[in-house]
Amino acid sequence: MITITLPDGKALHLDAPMTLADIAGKISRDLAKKALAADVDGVAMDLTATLDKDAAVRFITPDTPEGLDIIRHSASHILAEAILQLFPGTKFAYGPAVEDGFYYDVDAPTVITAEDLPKIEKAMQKIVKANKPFVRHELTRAVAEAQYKNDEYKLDNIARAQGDVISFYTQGDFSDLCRGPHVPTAGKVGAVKVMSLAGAYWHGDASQKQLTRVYGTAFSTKEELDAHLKKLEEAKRRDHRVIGKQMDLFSTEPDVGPGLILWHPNGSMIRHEVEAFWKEEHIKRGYQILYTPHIASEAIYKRSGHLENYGDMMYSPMDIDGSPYRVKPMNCPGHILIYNSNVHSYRELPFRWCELGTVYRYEPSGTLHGMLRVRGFTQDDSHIFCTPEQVEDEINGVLDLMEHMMKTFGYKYKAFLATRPAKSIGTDAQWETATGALRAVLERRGMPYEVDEGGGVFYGPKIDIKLVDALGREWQGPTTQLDFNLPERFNVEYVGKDNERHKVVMIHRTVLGSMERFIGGLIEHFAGDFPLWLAPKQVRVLTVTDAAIAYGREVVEKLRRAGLRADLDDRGDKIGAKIREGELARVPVLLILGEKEKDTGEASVRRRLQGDLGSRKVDELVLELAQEVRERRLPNKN
RNA sequence: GCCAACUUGGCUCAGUGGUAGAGCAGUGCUUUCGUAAAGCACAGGUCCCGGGUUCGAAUCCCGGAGUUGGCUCCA
Repeated sequence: MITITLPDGKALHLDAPMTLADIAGKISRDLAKKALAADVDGVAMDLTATLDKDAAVRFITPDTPEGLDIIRHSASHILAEAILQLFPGTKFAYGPAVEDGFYYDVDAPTVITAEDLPKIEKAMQKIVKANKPFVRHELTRAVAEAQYKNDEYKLDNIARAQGDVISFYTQGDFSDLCRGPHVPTAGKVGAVKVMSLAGAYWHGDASQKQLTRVYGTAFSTKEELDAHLKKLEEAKRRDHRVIGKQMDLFSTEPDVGPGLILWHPNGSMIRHEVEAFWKEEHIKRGYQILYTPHIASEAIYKRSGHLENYGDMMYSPMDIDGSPYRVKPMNCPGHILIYNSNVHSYRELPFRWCELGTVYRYEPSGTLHGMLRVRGFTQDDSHIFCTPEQVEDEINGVLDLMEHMMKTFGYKYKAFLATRPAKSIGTDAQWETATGALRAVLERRGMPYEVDEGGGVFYGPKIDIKLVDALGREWQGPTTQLDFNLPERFNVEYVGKDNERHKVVMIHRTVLGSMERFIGGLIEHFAGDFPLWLAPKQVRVLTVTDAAIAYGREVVEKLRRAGLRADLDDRGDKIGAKIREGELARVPVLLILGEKEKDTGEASVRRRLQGDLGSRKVDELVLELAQEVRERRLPNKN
């Protein structure tokens, strides 16, 4: 509810959003215009546009997501005006509001560089300050086409617009084809910031011309903008690449090659714990663990169709005794050959076979990103071979396992049901039953999901889980896919009750995605403060003076015997310095030992994110910590 | 792969044409101290690589590699 005091002193109460029709019943149109003209806090947007005609007037406040979008979309027009001032002759392709701001794709006569960004930002601020109105006008298609005959982008946009009348918005010297709505005047865009430059293809098509994309963000107030920038700063501190260096978790080395992760001892320990948990949980759920070779004769990838369909992402063949071999890009063919090494009865199914399978794929150099997008990665892969009747239960089991994993790690995720793509194999009936089965399970479990229309793989539909990184970017993580292709190509069959051979249904799935991406995400999720069971170093024992060293060794020994990863800091530094180092290394438990503790068999406990917790009997503490690890407890606070 | 930027000791970063710098980390010595940095000293660099311009290049130009932000594509 917004209350506006009108120029005549009356109060006008508005619910947002609201249409002209709504107002019409309450006040005169003339009065409405006055209300809108009055610069009342909370009054929104697109006023000039709609009062000229009889379309709906919408009152949208800046503190709603819709209002923020309008502010940002208007800011993109202001960005365009600023660029036009500084780079006359620039053509403008497309400039929408996005998640955290807005951008404009431009085709400038000279290259826009990072050094230009502050200038552009200044120009934008000037435009905002000038507070000129956004004015809507309409042209017929023919007039619009004539007016923009030299601008291929606008012509294209006009061609894509619907109807015979095309709306334009003008503020200052800049006019742009646009559906609106916009803020009434540029001043309503309170605070703008030009963020960065990037390349982007026209229509997102790599074969089209590459445009310059200028990113910015806008908020209705400077305070909100500052808060947003601060959040970005904090996100940078969570970046797994930054923490990975601080905690000495992993690296890539140019001499090894880009996108190939070297797991340092600390990172390897985290991975070891994740893998141990993963194996334990799989065995509990009736899975069997497989190992298959890292290279294989090319013949298998011809048969699987990978060479044909994924040839671009496979590494070049190597010659072994005159035959071409390939590094494996997928684990499935190996698993299938294991299946096919025997005749199987329906009585044996389902087989739940899993492998922590390392695969290598050629990912374009520009797409590599820390541990989240790499060229060699270990999938927590599994292939379930089952009968059609078993599909739903098996999918359900997979989702159950996946949810259990995510819960254990305290991870939030988003589920997507990806349906049949344009290029695909299989019959309509096959796709319908398969997609239906996936949907049914999602609904049976009450899992929220979005539909990714046409996002399936050519061989079947899938359920994708996306992990979110510190900056809110989504990364494809766990996936469950039905496959109509490989059972055909490899003749993967079982003998049914009827003594006839039937094709198995094959489910590909991961519940973490890959070790690299999952652990990279985990680093950001915990900001390096891992739960005790995952922490590479769990306990560090710090001596106050040399007199406590012998006792310290004893305590470390006790911790280690209880299975805890403990070490001793017995250097001659002051205790404050040792604590500082332990905290910076993000060791979850620091035990401080001095004369006092030595005599009583205690330790002064300091826990990460909690601080000094006072003294405890060492024997009790060791049991408690071991228990916390066994339960894979999440930290209290995160 | 495409567009743009960046690359200086282990790390974070100064240094814009005239003999390579700081802090932290490391090593040695001193210090034995109670909850986030003790002191002194020492050591450490093909300024990413290759070519060019120049009397002279970390610095300017060209090519390559790697990284970063996006695009396209993907676990």
